[in-house]
Amino acid sequence: MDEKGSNALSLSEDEMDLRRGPWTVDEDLALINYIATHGEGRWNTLALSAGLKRTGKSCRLRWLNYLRPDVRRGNITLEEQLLILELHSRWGNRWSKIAQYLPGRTDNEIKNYWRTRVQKHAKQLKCDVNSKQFKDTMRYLWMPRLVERIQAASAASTTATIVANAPTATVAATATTNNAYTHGNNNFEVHNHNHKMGLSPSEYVGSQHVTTQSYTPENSNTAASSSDSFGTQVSTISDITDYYSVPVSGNKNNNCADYYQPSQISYSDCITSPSGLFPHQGLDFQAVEPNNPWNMQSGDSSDNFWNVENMLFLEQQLMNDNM
DNA sequence: AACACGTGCAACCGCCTTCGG
DNA sequence: ACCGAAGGCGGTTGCACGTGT
Repeated sequence: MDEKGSNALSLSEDEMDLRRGPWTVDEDLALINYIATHGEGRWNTLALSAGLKRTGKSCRLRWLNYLRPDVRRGNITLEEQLLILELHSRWGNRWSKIAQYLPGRTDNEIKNYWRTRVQKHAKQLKCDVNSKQFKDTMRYLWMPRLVERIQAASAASTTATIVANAPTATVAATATTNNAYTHGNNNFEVHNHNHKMGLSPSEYVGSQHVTTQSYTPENSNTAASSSDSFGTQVSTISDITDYYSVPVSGNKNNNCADYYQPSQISYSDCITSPSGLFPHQGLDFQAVEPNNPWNMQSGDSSDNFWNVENMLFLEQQLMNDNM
């Protein structure tokens, strides 16, 4: 029901004195308390019953995007960035669908991320975000570099863990409360070479070591069950890791031999989340690499790096296209 | 210190789909 | 089958905040 429809109660918004704009703490509490008692659904009725002078739609949005206990806040991680890029390349602006694969992230958040970060880079590169050049840049440069960064951070965290656990240091000691996850002896393995991109959201969810955050009922079971079987789970990110390669010297000509394959690791083995996939390690990519040039939240210095390399890549792209 | 500008994000808008009578 | 209510979704806007000058 749109805003007009929500006036069902046949009163105009003025007559109902409906509020707009930012929510107050009292409104938030009223909504939270009401839903805690009565559950979600029937948003217009809910708004009235809860004594909120808001449209049902507004209540729904506030709840889903902000108040829901499993909403994850904070920066989009490298893994999430990679996943967003990958899923967007497949589905376009299907934000809600993409959001299904990022537990705790809302479609609104992902949409905002895309518009503010990704489109910004496209703009800086003076190309359309939907252009072949930009897509290729993402595909052959940006995403592989994200993969590299993730791997690097993973390796760094593993090293840190080894040091922390010395002298008994078996790397497998990283498996704490989370799961049976191990790196072996730093010999990263690709658990799954099938480029299986048709995973269900639950499989995606299950492929991530999310253990410290709240869950929606529909994903909590999956997450819980998968956390014990990490190594055998289909590793979505590893699929992506496996899938993307980095062009050597920025030369792309669709010949696999010209691409360097990143060291093959299980993506799920290195995936993390801001809310603490490796809480015992306190790993935070942005903390580990504050100047990470591929960290799109890291400011102008990253933009410079990004621009130089991508401009070269784009030029190469254009040259190839003209041949 | 004051202003301008850019950025990020919460919230809104309007269209489309689904549901139920 | 039809119709209105409700929900869902993608696009857009407006504002708070940070940064640069």
